[in-house]
Amino acid sequence: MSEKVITRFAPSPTGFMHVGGVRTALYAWLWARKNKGQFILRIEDTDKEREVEGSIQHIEDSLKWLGLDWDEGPDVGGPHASYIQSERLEIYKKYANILIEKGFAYADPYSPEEIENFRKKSEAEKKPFLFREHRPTNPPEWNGSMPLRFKVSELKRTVWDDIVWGELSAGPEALDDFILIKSDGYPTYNFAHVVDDIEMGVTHVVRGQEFIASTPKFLSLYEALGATPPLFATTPPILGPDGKKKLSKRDGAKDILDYKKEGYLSDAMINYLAFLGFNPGGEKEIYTRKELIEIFDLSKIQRSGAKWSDDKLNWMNKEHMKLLPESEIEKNILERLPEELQNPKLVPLILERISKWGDIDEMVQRGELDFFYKEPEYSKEKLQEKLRYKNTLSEKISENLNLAIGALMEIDENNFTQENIKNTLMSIADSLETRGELLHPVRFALSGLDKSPDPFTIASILGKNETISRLQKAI
RNA sequence: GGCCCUAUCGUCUAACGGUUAGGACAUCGGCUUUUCAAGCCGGUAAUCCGGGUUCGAUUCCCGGUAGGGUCACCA
Repeated sequence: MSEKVITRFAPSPTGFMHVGGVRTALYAWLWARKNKGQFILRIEDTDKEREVEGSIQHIEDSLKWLGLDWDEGPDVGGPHASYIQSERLEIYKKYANILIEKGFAYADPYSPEEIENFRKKSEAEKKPFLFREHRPTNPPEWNGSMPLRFKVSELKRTVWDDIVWGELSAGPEALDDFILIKSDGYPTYNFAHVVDDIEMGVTHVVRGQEFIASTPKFLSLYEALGATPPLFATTPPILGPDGKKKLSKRDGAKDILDYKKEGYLSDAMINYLAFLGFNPGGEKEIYTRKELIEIFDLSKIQRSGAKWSDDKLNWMNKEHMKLLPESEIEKNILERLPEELQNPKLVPLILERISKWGDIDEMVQRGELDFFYKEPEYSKEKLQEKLRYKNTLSEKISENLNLAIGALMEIDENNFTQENIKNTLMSIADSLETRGELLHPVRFALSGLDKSPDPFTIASILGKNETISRLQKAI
């Protein structure tokens, strides 16, 4: 038996990847990488009704953005190809025949309507529906046109171990004659994933807690096939804004690639997702991809659900932005800026005002940066109002602005730096009753905005001529 | 309804049965030489309830309450 850890992510191609699915993939990937094992991508497309075109590409794109690389999968192949279930029908048929031979499977002769009636009856009696209570005494031979069902042989209590939840158990009512192969010839999830996990040698299955209830069925199938089941690690749900129900599309569960579009860093997304339902202990929260692999541990996954928080994600994204090399930051910021604002001097100033690259688009849209390349426009009234800082008369401030201009003139054009401007203006401001009566009008004259960066930084970016010209205009 | 599971600040979470129950986000306040942002410092804030076991329960057991999952020819 191989010691090698093999995990898999097995989504069905029914639309975009949401954060819950991504986190499951992340945990499986982290575990494989930590143990220097294999990570498999497998597509579970056995429900042709629900399949959405383009989903496989979308899943691959999402995983690629996040940097969750797979060793075996639909595109790269591998020793157990194909990794798309609809292309593995022969394999499921082979296993189905083994079960039939062993007496663990039989054809289901009932029509969907008959089954529906059984179900309704159980519901009316407030009992769980169990097909095995209607098991036909003389089932016909299976010819592929009827569903093939698993035959539970031993009604017992099932006890198993979950890496996250510890010992779990369920009574015999959790066991039933579930469908292995549907009447359309495709296997059900219950059957196909077990066969594939056996075939592919999967050692650890990471998946959501919605599968706990059916785990006894899976285990009975493993037993019937004489196979050793993998280890299970069950993840808790990611909760929506109400903190109760699972995060759904309606609550704003987004396509993971939307976060890419909004300018989130994939490293931050991974860090955030990993910590939503997992914690290694200790107080460190910002982890690089490499560190995450080192400290990840399936047994430290949380048992209860966690609410999604954009606030924390934004904070974490900013922390990761700060970790980036300067050149990388500059590149990302400049490429979001229109031509007129492609000025490297703006980079630090923008960086401290955003938590993701997409915030830049909004700053630009709101025109918050316009004054850097064109003279601010403001009404006389607004100017008057702004100039009247702490009850100081506007005439007095005009006087102060003149002082500022005079002093700034003295600075050499080549030394018109943020620091020199600051020293110059501050020495004047200190001689006044309040510093604000100089600094505030100067800042407003330069930006024309109620809120803006400090006047020294603005002036140094605008340059000496433009700065003085704007101050004169204000007077 | 049956079965299974969960429960620490508003949120994410830490705490061999012994801690002033810790950290982070958010929030509030202060500082940072005008506003904004960033940064720094500080504050408010939690063991669901009731029983047990124990010298001592956030921690172990039982019950309650609340919440979640599941009971498909979906995964």
